[in-house]
This record gives sequence, structure tokens and C-alpha cells, in this order.
Amino acid sequence: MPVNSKEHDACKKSLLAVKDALDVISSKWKLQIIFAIWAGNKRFKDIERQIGGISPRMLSKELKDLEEHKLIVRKVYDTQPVTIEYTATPHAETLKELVDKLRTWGIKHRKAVFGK
Amino acid sequence: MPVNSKEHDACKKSLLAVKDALDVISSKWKLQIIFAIWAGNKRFKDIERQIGGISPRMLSKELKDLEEHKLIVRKVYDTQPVTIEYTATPHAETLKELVDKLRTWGIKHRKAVFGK
DNA sequence: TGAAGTGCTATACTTTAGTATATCGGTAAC
DNA sequence: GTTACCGATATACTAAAGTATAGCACTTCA
Repeated sequence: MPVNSKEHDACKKSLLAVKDALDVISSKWKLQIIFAIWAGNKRFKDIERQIGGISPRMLSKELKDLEEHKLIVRKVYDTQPVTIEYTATPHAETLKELVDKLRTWGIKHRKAVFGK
Repeated sequence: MPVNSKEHDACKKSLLAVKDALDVISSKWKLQIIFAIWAGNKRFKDIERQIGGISPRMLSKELKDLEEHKLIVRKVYDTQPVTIEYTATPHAETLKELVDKLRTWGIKHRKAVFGK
């Protein structure tokens, strides 16, 4: 058993958790979709218009993904015709702090790389 | 000028900063390379061996990338043969807190999705 | 002398993420 | 009665990221 394997294991677990987080955060559209929903857009077409440039195929796919990740909820209302609404979950709220950390680090990083 | 454009602009700037951060963090190897260097590996082959599974081509490319992003420094020593050492910069240290946030959110998220 | 290590680079390939475009069944407005 | 909106889905494509494999100029080590 190599000397560093314990730390190495811990490191691999860390990387897995980081990867879990990144799966949500690092796709091109997921954050934008959540932002659009937070901004009050509930309907498919509203979100599509708010973001601009996303294809319905991507939006459909990412909405499903976000629902599986319990970040948004899809509600179907039995109106004529059926109305569908997407809302963010409380769990999605916990993203706010994280995104803010990413944002501030991103700003700091840009200064470090290009000079103030 | 649409009503929400100010918030929308701020939102787009946020997304840019987040994207800057993600460019560093979300590649398959960059964090692993930095971790390997933090663990005391300074030489190309040491890093390669520590990580395992990375091709020399990727390692070479990512090291250059990390240097451009001022997260590591490449030093050439005029020995026979020349020795090359990679070290992490103080700026790279600022990643630790961020990665830790990603890690803890990742753990929390996994619990939220699969239940405790 | 020849095998193995060092720090790479080149070429070609595969895999994954995202795009473009067309379409669908329903409803409602003109 | 045809045009447009809604919430999508299907098929096919392109671009970006990463992999596989070989090799190079050099230097030890046995």
C-alpha cells in the first residue's frame, strides 16, 4: 500500500464531489436557465425568449436534466390548453452562494491574469 | 430599451466571470494537475505518474494553459541535462477555498438528489 | 552498447457537447 | 381557413475536448 494512498483517496473523493457540482454548473445553458426562472420566467417559451440563442431541443433536454437534479420543478396545469410551469426548488437557492463565489473568483482571476 | 436590461446586463457580466472561473476549473485535468503539484510533484514525469491516465500531450497542453493563467510557474534549471520544475503560484492558493465550496456543494447536492 | 528515463511534439482518431432544421398535435386569433 | 403560438421531439450535423500512439533529441545507468 503506497504511502500517500489515504490522502490520494480523499483527493479522489473531493474530485468526485467537485465533478458533481461542475456537472450542474459548467454546461453552457443550465445556469442561464436557472437565472431565467429566478427572473420570473416560468413557461417554456418565456425561458427560451429570455435566454435567446438556445434551441428548443437544448432547452427541453436541459430542463429535464435540471428536474432530475431537483433544481427545478415542472408543473402541469389542467387548463385548456394545458399550461406548463417551471419553478426553481429551494435546493436551487443553495446554488446562489456557490455561483457568487465562482463569480468573485472569476473577477479576481481576470485581474491576476491581465493585471488590474 | 427593455425594462429588465440593466439586470440582464449585470447577469451577463456575472455569467462571464463565472465562465472565466469555469475555464480553469471545469476541464478534466487542470485541477488534478494543480493538486499533484500541491502534493509536491514538480517534474513532468512525476506529475504524469501521480495523476495516472493522462497522456503526455494533454499534460503538456494543460501545463502551458495553467502557466498562461498564472496558476503555475515553469522553471528551467541549467543542469546537465536541463531540469524543469513546475510550482504553484500564490494565485493558485486562492483556488483552494473555491474548490472547497464546490466540493461541499457537490456533497450536499448528491444528498439532495439521491436522498441521504 | 543498449535499455530506460526526461520533457516533450505530431498526427490521427474518438467521444461528447452543442447546433440547425424540420416537424408534430393541439389551440386560438384574425 | 390559414396563420401563429405552445411545448416539445427527431434527425442530422459540427465543433470542441480529449485519447492513442509514435517518435525525437538528449542523458544517464548497467
